[in-house]
Amino acid sequence: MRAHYGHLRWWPGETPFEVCVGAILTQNTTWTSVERAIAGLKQAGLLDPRGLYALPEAELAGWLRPTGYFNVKARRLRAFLRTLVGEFDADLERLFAGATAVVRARLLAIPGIGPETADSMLLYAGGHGSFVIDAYTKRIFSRHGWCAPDVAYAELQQLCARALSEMPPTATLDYWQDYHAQLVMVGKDFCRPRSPRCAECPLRPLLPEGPLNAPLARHPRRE
DNA sequence: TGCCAGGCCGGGT
DNA sequence: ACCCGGCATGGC
Repeated sequence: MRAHYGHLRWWPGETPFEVCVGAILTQNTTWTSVERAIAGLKQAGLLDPRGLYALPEAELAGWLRPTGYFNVKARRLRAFLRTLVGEFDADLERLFAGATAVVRARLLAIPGIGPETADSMLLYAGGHGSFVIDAYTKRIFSRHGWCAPDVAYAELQQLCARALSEMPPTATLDYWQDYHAQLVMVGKDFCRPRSPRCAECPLRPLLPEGPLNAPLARHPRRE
């Protein structure tokens, strides 16, 4: 994937806080829509924890309109901000301080933050090696027969994490961040649900046998 | 034109 | 423990 895309410096977002906001807003939504909403907030000088939390929910929802589900996302974003401001003095470094599993559990306890959103924040804003499993990751792996199409989040995450940690040079934060970024690119360009372009996919040489599936049960190559 | 996008939650079996 | 509908705008 790197041979195809180069080393990606990826998560769009200029600050860790932007990354966290983006992680919530991009739930089941295209990133271009999220960019518009974030640009508007930034333009208005509202893109900081206390400023954003000071907005009434209905007003916040107005800014989030382009991202879809704006009422839901306003509520979820405010739940995150309530924790960040109220428990961690609006300081992301405090929120992310500590063991990965502990921080992750704290994030998951916030209503509206599920496993993918939590892992995105941990990996791209918090400096934690917590692998993100998204729709692309699942589709790419299941189409290669490396996991079942309905694999559980935690199971695929463990598979990915094991593959990285077993090769020491790749077990770095930078590599983990890049790995997920590469999968998203491959997913967008070659592994769409309707019209996959498998013949041109950079992962093509890995078919039919992947490097990850050797010790594992083979799965039928189907979604 | 209809279908989909880097999910998550709550209520029902 | 699963299964499913709801949430909503923008883009191809």
